[in-house]
Amino acid sequence: MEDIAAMAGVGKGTIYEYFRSKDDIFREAHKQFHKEIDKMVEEIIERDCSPDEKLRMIVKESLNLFQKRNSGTSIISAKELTGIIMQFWSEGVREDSDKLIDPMRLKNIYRKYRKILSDILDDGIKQGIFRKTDTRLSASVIVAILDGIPLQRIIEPRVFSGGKISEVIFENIMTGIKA
Amino acid sequence: MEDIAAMAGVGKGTIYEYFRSKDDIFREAHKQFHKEIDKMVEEIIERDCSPDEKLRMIVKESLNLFQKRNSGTSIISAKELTGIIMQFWSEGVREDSDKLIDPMRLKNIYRKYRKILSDILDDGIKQGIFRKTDTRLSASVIVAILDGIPLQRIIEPRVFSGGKISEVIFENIMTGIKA
Amino acid sequence: MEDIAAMAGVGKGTIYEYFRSKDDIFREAHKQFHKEIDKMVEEIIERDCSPDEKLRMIVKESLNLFQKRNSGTSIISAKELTGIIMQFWSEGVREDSDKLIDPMRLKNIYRKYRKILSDILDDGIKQGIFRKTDTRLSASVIVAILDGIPLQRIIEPRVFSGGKISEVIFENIMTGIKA
Amino acid sequence: MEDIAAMAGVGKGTIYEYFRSKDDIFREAHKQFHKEIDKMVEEIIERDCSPDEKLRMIVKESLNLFQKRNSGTSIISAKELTGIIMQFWSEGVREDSDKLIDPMRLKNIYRKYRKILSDILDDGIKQGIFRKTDTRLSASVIVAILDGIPLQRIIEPRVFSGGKISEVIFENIMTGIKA
DNA sequence: TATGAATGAGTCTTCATTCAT
DNA sequence: GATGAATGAAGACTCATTCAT
Repeated sequence: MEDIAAMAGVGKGTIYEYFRSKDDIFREAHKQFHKEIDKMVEEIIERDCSPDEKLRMIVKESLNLFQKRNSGTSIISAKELTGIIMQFWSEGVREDSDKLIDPMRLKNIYRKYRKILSDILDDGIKQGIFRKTDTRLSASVIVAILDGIPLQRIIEPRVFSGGKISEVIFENIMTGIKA
Repeated sequence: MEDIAAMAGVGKGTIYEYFRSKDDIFREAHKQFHKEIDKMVEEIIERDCSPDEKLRMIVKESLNLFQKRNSGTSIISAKELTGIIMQFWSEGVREDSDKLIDPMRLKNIYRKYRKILSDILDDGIKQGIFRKTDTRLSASVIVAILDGIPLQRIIEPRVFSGGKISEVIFENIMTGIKA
Repeated sequence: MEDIAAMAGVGKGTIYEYFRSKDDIFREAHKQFHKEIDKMVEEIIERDCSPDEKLRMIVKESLNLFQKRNSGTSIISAKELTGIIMQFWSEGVREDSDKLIDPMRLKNIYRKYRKILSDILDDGIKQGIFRKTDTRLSASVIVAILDGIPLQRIIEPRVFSGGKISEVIFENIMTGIKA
Repeated sequence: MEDIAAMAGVGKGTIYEYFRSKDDIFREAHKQFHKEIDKMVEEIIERDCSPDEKLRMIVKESLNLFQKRNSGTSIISAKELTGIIMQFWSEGVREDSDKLIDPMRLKNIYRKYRKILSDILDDGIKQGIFRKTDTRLSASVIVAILDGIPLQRIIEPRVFSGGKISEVIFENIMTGIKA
């Protein structure tokens, strides 16, 4: 709490004027992070463009969200952010009595993302752009990729250097690897 | 430590006969978990079967590893295991001076898995089973899926119920979603 | 630490606002004790009086320092203080890697006291008050007496009761026992 | 206890076959140390020589006792021994309920040494070798010197190097510093 | 409203002691 | 008799939280 207060440039006690507890800060940060994602995703799905284009944009911007913290104003690095998000997951999954994050929250968040993606996929199938698959599970796979890639990128940034990672990922999702 | 001792059915002090510190337990658990994965993967790549078959087996068994803890002897649930693994990631990514997990360890682990998968992919391309792609990045995408799916499964097990999830994931990886 | 906190009338954690560790308290107490001695000694050597008079005063006040803790405000007894000082010695002499007290500190402290006393002796010799001796070793013997007497006094106060102990000791130092 | 067992070349549990507790070892070591002194002192007072000669021998051998541990067979250094003896003192002086060393023991020990020395002094006075003093307090001063010098010697051995320290100390005790 | 000194519950770790072999 | 694996009481220290100013 002392570190947080110092970073925020306020006194230790002041934090408690705005947050009930440290856990509350954690929860609020979690909410904030997903608000950013939501804003980004909504902005994309409202665009007037093809389903595959929407998918490409979501892949691209999702990966950017984990990264762009390097900006001048931000006080935490991409590495730190990824670590925090993993703690979000780790805590959201705990079975303790004193759950830091409401499991229902996480459940709803992932339902929403899957729904958004499966809607795009369904739309694409209707338009003949995507082939018929279990869109719900395919959406899950896409979400998994968007969760899993940032982890690897933090561990070894070089592998994912160059601006076209998201393009390759998108292509992979699109065409699979089959000959 | 008191809880761990109680679970292990020993006294608090006894743990320190076998582990230097709490962090040491954490590290050892990490090592143990990856030893299991390694054993599984190695067993598969040595089999005499086609690259796509190997890929299918790895996908299947990886997802099983996160799950099978429900067995009678195990004292932790799949949920708990997943939470712990996320802590592994979370800790492995930290920049603190007192790193719980050596970042190089995580780096090497992920390198190894990517190498194993890209070798399979290269082999498949040579055999004309897979189409030519950036096998390194494709391997990354597969790893991401195998990391990301268990998280979602913990949060909402029903979506992934039924024994054929891994088949669908495998199929997704193979053919993509393009029409 | 709990006991110390209770004696100080504060909470356990409060101590750590003022001292880094328990060892730090120990070191600080050591410093404080010698600061008191230093003050006393300096006050005496600056006085305008003969070397033998200075010596008498130092003997008298040194023995008082170990004793006067019985005053109303003090929370530790002379007995406890002596025990603590012996721990100072005991610790200062240890060869462990984690020295509680810097051996150099003790060395400098004793050098200083010997120097002060041998200066007084040298001065007295020059004035013809003291006979020519190895003043450095004689100073050591005086220091030894001032260290050793308090120990015996704690163990058996009666032997040293009466206000004139220091006078007798001073006389012993001065004239020895020879006929 | 593990260290002690290792030094003794026995198992940890074996110690408890011979000592009730760690404190018991401490007490026994204390007893042992003073048995050595006693033996030395008795051997000297039974000699057929003058009181001043006896005093000289006691001074010499007392200082040797703290030092001679450097011998090949001994497992502890002079430094360590001095530290331990200070702990003896420190503990013997404590007022805690669980006194490690019986205060009466220390009291008797010091009484005995003072008695032995004052007897020698009384004898010397009778023989006209020593001048008339308060022999009890003079004995105390001699004991103080024999306690205090080893401490200084540990802290700074060089000051006391050369074999004739005890001679100088003896001379100091005998003739004092007065001109 | 903002603060940070004070707090003590909680945590890891040590180590003297026990006891089954 | 000898052993050392097991033990848990005790202890130093941390840190989220409170509250008087």
